[in-house]
Amino acid sequence: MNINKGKVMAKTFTDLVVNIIKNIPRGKVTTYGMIAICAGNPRGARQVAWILHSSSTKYDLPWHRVVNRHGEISFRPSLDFSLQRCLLEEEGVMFDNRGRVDLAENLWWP
DNA sequence: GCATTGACTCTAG
DNA sequence: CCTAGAGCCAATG
Repeated sequence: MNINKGKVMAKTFTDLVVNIIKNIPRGKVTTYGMIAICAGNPRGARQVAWILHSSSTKYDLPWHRVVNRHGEISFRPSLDFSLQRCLLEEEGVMFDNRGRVDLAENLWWP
């Protein structure tokens, strides 16, 4: 009856973060801090960011739906930067003139 | 096992 | 609004 009898369930912070990000609905965004809190580490926002940029190629994560606390893309402008904004706009997320999204409308909370 | 790094967040000025 | 410093945790070398 135990589905997690062996090694199925994710127990590590990283796996938990990955699981949360994969559950982000389309058209919504969330922050590193939110994910970190849900994963059990309110101070682990950096790890969330690290996981995204480092493991985005390993895991199939919608990294473009993850933004910083200001609702803005964190890393410096690049191809991926434009890609993230494009993907979010495709999902109906509107950006401010300063490149920020309206967290009051688009912030997703598990 | 230690030192460095990182797409963060918070507080203070 | 912007800058500076400190804190926190995990992966990498």
